[in-house]
Amino acid sequence: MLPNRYDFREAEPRLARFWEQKNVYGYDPAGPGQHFTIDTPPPTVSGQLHIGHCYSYTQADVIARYRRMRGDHVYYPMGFDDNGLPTERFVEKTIKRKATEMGREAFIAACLELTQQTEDRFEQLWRRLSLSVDWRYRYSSISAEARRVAQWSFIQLHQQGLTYAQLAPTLWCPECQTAIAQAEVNDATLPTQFTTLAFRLSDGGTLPIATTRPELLPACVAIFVHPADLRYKHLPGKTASIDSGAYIGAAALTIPILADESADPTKGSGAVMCCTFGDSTDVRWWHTYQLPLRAVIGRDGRMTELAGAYAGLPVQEARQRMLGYLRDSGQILGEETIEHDVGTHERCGTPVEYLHTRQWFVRVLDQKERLLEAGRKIRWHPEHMQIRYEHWVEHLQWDWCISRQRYFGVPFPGWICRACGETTLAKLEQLPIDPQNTPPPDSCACGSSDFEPEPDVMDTWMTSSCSPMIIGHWPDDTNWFARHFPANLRPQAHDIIRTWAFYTIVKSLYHTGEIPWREIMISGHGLSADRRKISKSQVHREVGPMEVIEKESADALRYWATTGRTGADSPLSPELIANGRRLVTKLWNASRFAEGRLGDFTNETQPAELLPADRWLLSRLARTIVASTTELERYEYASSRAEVERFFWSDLCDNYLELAKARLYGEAKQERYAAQWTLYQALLSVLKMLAPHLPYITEEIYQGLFRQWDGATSIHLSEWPLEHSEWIDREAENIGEKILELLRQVRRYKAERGLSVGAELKDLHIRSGLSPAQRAAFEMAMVDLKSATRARGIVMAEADDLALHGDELAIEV
RNA sequence: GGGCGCUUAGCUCAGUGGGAGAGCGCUUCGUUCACACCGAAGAGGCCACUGGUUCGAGCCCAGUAGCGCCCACCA
Repeated sequence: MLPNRYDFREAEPRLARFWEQKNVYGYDPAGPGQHFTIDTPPPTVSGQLHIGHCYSYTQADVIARYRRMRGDHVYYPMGFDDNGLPTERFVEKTIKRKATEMGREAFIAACLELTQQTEDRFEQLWRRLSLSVDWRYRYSSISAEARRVAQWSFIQLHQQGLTYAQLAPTLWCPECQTAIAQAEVNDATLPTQFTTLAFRLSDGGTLPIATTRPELLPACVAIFVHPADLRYKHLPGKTASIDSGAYIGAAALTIPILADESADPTKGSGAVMCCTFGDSTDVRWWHTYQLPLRAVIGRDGRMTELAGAYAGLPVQEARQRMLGYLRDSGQILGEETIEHDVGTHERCGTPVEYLHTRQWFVRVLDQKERLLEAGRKIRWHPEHMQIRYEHWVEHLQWDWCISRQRYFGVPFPGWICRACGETTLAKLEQLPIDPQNTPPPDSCACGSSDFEPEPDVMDTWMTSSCSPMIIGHWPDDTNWFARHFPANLRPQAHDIIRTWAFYTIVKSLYHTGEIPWREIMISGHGLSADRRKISKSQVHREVGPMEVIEKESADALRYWATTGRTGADSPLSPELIANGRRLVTKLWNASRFAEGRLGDFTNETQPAELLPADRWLLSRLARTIVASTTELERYEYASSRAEVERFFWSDLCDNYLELAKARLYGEAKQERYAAQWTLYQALLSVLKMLAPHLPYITEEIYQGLFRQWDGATSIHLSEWPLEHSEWIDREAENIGEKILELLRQVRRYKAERGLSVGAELKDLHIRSGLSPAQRAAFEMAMVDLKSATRARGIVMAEADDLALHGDELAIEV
């Protein structure tokens, strides 16, 4: 017996245990038929999971559950991305100690311990939210298996000539003190001092040059003007100088003036400093014109010895001191404050620099066409998200920098020969290894065996971009790999198209020549109620997902998470969560009613004769099943659910149950059975179609009521409703519409008189323009019409026979 | 500067060529034996703006404006 009230606080944890015990989400690799592999996003272990995570992960889970009910063997593993900068910063913050203070080994040990604990908590939340993951396949990007894959990937790429180490200007975060990739740079608009400096020309004239980075003066190696700029046509080939107060033993530095098309006459004064390095144009000029290197900023973001008097100062302070000197020495022509876009490190917000360092790169710039083509072979949902990928690839300017001067990451599996500088790589059998404590397998090709281990670790994306290969057990289990690669689906959010999606496509293409997944479903962000990204919102940082689940139920939270258009952002909405709870309650109550009326139901065969209301509801149901299924096939989970909700709330509850109530309570066995059977089909189908969204309430009702007839261990292993095109019946829908119209008129009549909906009516006269066949159908529906209208008698009146007496009601249909 | 998305009822949003919709909120009514976490009846929109295509446009095309996101060599 279903109890009067559904207590989610008791039921949800109980059902979660039930699923675990029955291994409901267990993946059977040997199962017959179709398999469906989901390349799950491993969440970054860098703090707590928030509501935004629940938003996108629920969306993927709906698809996983749907595929499972369609009969697929769903391989739905879960990973955690638990190395790299974000994790390091998280650990440093939690244990309140800096990696640099602790030493490499102690810090790594602390990372391993804390990430393990955190991941266990993550898993608990995911289970409570009811992600239908098979947890036996949980992986972590710092695990031995993942390190082995990442290192082997690097070695393979290196052998194919797709990686290279290079001493060159690279994007650098002075706060994190590591190289970073182009994808990790975000723009930030900051107020900046925009200063016009007075350079002295050798003929005694003045050359104005505007800059936002006066502290780079000691690194100024050239001045550029546009070759067609009439103001400066005479200058290329000459020199200019300025006294920055920085140089030891010299009053000023003499700088050559060059001409280049990239100098924009409309910006600043039209003449521009080229410093090593202020921006990527500087880097390009430096390459093109073979300019000298004057590195005035060190790895720690402080000025180097080359900055003379400013050595040791942080960039900002050096800038102020420099400006002070320039003002005092009368070398400033103008100053203003402008809003200025600056590239910053996405992890810490620090403005990035370009530092000349040795880094490893993966080639992407010379492979753009292949990468674009791969993107086009993948089906993107929604489609327009593919454009973001295309633009990112088209606009790439740097090869992928994969080395990081950090601690907690996958080490480069190699050793640098001290004699010749070449790198010797490890062998597959050795992996994973840490070259710090393992010697190289052979001596160097040059004959030397004097090595130093590669000092760096890899960008964490170098590992996570292997996720389809990690879950595909590459390279060791070729059988498994063949069956799980490419994956069917990659679900992920739109902010990491340029990183995770892009890098995964790179890896897949380079290693296998194939796309990593056939389809990609891009989710939006769950935003805080103030429409900000939750990770950045103060308001919702305190509202943890577990808190919401305990207060509102996991089903209700999932309801909110799957309400928007695929790919759209949605602010956290108490109203939608409340709607979810209302739906849960309504499902419960409707099912309790059904339980009471299905006492003698047998589910044996379709009744010989269905009444008009039955045929109408079944036709509506069949259309709802088609619509709901079609929407899910195109990954529009929200409109899929909206179809079902509309059918359930309006057609089934508000209308059909009212019509069929008398029969369901009545004695006439055949009529009752027809209604029971219809109700059974409709409610069971509704529950199944809502099961991917609301796994708890639907399971509770299934176990308590429907399992006795439907027979699956769990609703989540039951069969998705069949499309039943034979139920679609236009004529039945027409009759149904007429019946509903009549019902509406009766309801309005009662509402206008303040009568209760259940108030009895004496006689109901219906005047109709019905065909004989429709009239016959109406006659058949009399029992239901009386039930819903509470009319004692219903008369099908002739055209002009509408005289009324007392509370008789005449209605035209 | 470029791209993408959005702009529909007070709020949140669905609606890709023919009837302008849902939920919440609002008004009025109704304790009917599944459900007051309910039901019924209502009020409320020149579908951002301007042109165009079409027999017909919220929907297609061109442009304008505002908002959001992404990207850009950020002197």
